[in-house]
Amino acid sequence: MNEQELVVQALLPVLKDHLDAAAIAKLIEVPKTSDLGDYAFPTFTLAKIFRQAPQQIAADLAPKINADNFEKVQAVGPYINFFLDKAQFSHQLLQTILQQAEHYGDANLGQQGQVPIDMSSPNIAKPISMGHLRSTVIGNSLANILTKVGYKPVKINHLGDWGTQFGKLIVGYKKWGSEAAVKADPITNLLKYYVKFHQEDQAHPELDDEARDWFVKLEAGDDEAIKLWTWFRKVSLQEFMKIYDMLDIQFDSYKGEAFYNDKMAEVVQMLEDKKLLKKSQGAEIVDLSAYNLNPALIKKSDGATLYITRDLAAAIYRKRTYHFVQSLYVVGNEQRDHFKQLKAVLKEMGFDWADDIHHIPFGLITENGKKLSTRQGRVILLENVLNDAVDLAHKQIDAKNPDLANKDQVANDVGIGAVVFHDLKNERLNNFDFNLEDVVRFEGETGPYVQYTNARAQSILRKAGVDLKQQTDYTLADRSAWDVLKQLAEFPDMIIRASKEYEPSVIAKYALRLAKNFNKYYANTKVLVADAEKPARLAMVASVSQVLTQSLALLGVHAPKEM
RNA sequence: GUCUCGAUAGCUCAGCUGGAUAGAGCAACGGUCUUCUAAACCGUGGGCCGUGGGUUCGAAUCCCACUCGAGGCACCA
Repeated sequence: MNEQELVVQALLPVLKDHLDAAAIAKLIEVPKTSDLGDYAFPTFTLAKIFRQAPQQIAADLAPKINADNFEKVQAVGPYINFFLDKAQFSHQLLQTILQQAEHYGDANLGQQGQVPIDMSSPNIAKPISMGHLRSTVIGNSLANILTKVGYKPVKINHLGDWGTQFGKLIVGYKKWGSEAAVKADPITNLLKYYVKFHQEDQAHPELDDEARDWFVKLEAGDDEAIKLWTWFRKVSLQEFMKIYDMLDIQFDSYKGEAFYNDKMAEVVQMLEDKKLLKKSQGAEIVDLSAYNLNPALIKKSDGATLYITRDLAAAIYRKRTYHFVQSLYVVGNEQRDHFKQLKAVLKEMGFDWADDIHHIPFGLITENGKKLSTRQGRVILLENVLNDAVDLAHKQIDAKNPDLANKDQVANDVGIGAVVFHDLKNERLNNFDFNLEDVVRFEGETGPYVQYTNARAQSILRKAGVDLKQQTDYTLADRSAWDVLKQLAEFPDMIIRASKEYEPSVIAKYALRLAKNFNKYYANTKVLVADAEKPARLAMVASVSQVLTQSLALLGVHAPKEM
């Protein structure tokens, strides 16, 4: 029986004439601070029935409640506060966590259903920016969280490896580039050509015609065009892999836009068969006015297909391939309408699984309040940010723990952990203005703070020299440990909530709160003192480390044992 | 113009399904390393929760209007 149920059962006998168990459960709340108890029952709603002041009702009812299962039951103002039995609670909780270890908090909401996650998806020949980082780390964390609750995620890197920009790129390369330069530093130089193209085409509009011609050649399978495209794609992907390795993120599929080139004709045919296509201003559209949306542009007036056509093909391909129970797209909030359109067209096509498609939007990263633009060369390169963070972590280690073993590994874990955690700690939809100092901060509400807390816990366990598995009694009635214990018990609920809201920040916030409570605890309480509760204290330290490590892992952040 | 998202301390943000004095971190100031790593802990100051209405016993939280900011609004993705 969970703790809240105990409270309901205690209240039921004195309230059964007025409220049933479900109604009582709905009213129960958790007080802000634990000196007001662990659960509280507000008496406001009873005021009308009893025609008495809520304070009076609370004072009258409290003594009538059977408090056997509690430390105490007490009326405070208009509330009846319940205090849990700390000894019993701590014993059960710590035993559970130590037994279940990394499986503590597992759930089976997903029943092994597959969930493709469209994430990261950088564009070939362009650098991975801070914006891609968001999609990448949010997608990766959601994959971890969904796995924890019983789904089978499929991480798909839907590479931007097709489109008119390749025409521009080929023109730029042929005019200003060289094989040697691309080989030496592929992305930097390819980006240079692309940016230069957009500068030059202001004054020389004929460049746009050349670019269009090259893209037409590419689509037609022209040897030179294909050769260049294949080469650009290969060297770009190699560069991307460096970053994914740094982040320790792996994908299950790299099927990008080009993969769907030969799958769009079928989609167009299906739309025609279902009589959904209409001519409008020379283009083929699906009218979505019934959904209060702009029409979906399936074919341009020149006959070429568009973004949404490709995404329709991809959605259908994923349904056929993975038989998904949900299909997620971790893509910026500015594409909200696009995904509404995508779902609407699929609905019109008669696919009821359109409802299982979820756009997971996230806020924009700006610099000085302005949107970044690759075309203008205004980008924040993720690789630089990660390298800066790792360098800074190195300096910290040299200053604070110069004798540490595995310095390089720890510097990586900490530096990259800081960047990833910073991205995940706030609600997805918040915009954030990029500020390097903020991103690589190691103090306060940061990833390294959580990592450090865990390292300290590990340090205590190393020095304890006790085998926790030999132990049977985990009773810890110490008041100062109470907030930590209660919070450890919340972990499973946090995972469920994060999975339902597709919100990694729930886990990040939880980890910060747990770290803070634990820091406070061990700053004031000596763990390694030989007394009756020492084994239980160590069990709690081990549990905290277990849960912090798990939380960080769900976010895709490593937890070094020393730092 | 229209739709979406947002507005809480100097800055960055929490505040779960409305409930007990609105909380953190950073920044500022002041304490704590012969004792489990000071990437930590403790303390001080700082807020008509954008504005105006409404619903409710009770609103930062729900509803309406307005102001301001960001983003989207068919032949880019």
